[in-house]
Amino acid sequence: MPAAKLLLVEDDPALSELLEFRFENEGYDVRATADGDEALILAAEEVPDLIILDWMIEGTSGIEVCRRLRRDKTTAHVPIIMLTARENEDDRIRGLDTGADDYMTKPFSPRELLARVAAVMRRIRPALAGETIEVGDIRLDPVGHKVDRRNKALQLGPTEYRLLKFFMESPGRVFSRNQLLDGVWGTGSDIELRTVDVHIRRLRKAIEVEGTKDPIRTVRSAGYAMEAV
Amino acid sequence: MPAAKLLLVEDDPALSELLEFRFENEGYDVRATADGDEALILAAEEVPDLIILDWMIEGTSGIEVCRRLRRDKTTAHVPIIMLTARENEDDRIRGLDTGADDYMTKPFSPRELLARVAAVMRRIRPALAGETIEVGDIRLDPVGHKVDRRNKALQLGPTEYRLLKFFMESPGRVFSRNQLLDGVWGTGSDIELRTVDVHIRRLRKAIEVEGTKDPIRTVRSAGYAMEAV
DNA sequence: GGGCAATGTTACACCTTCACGACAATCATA
DNA sequence: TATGATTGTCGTGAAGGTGTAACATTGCCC
Repeated sequence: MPAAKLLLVEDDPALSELLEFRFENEGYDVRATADGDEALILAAEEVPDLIILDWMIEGTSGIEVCRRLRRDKTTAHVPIIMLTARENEDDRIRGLDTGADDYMTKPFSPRELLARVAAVMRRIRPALAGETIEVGDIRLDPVGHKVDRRNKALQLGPTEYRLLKFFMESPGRVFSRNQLLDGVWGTGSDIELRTVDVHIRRLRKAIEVEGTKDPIRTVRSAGYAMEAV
Repeated sequence: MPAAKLLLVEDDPALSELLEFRFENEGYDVRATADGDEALILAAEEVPDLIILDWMIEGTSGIEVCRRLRRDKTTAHVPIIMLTARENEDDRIRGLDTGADDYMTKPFSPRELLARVAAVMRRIRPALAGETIEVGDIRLDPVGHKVDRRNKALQLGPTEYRLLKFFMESPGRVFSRNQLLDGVWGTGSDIELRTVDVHIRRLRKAIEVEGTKDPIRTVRSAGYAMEAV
């Protein structure tokens, strides 16, 4: 099960360890580093779902890390929560200017940080927050890996499940085959474009229930989308 | 039910007594002391489930107590809520850096402290020590380390027991093999992923009772989950 | 309707994942 | 120390999932 990936950039070992523990306890997949340059490398290696970034860190400064993350296309969209020391208002202003989504001033309660992270997750990708998604008459429970339609349990293979989940996270949106390959199979997968068609077909068959319509729309020469039926 | 154990470290006798009363009233098992060194001894004697720690106490200072608790392996994981005087922001910074989980500034309402303690308890121990858990027809008594199904006592090995308990604390939830290793074997255990399969099989066999269905669901390429059958 | 490109469908060989049995090492206990 | 229970690892085979090509069908533009 793909847990939400967090990148924690904090150079106080005690705080870093505490937060890492708390977040892992909540089911997040956490990577931590104290160094700005290493943070950029980690973010490039495996794009996280959210970044928690301390402003005062060794190596490249927080503000610079933030700027570079925003410049790189693969990480430009990743939400950033920054941690600023005390009431340094200048930092906050520059931080938000640079592209941070939210900030917390030290000292903060870990509980509050957890809450904000959860809020961001719900906003960005509901499934990552463990919430069941509903599109039309189809319901997907990411925690239990279960899908049902009209209260009838569906049986999906792993790829079919991932594909359906990907669609349900952005209902109505059209995805090209390349976008689907990136999102479902992972960036850098070396797979024939047409293979997507086959999995679409398999998914369609798997979510077929007596008396329902096919929720997957083919958009000719563009890709596929899922509609609320 | 064997109550959750609280350690209260507070040197204002009036406040200490008030809190002790309130918490005992809520069913907690409270130990109180006004002295930092004694707190460390008490914590070592019997590891509490949560520590409420005033920052300004006699003997060893709050910050030092916190640090030592975190250093000792047996108490490193115990959540700490610290009580600080309103004005002293530096303390809060150092406190959270040192490893406290949460803080409350004096004066605070006892009701709010109770709420936070309850929240921490729910997070740390979903099946609070003593509460027998029931999932479907399986009943687990954590005090007596006993498990039965349809009133028939089951015989489990230690690992099978921990694994079952882990599942029963979050019924329906799918866990990856890595999550199971972390949760059941402990973080940093150096064990083959596939070993989990074997223990799943042993657990399945151990909880097999004539005329019942297997409550453990295999989720291909994701992990395992336990269902209420 | 003809021609063309895009998509639907099927079949199949290949690969991954999991259940199961066996076994040696370790631990607990008498 | 001896005995039995427990534990971690490996190999094997079966079940199921995956990617690809080949062929059928559909939609579109003229």
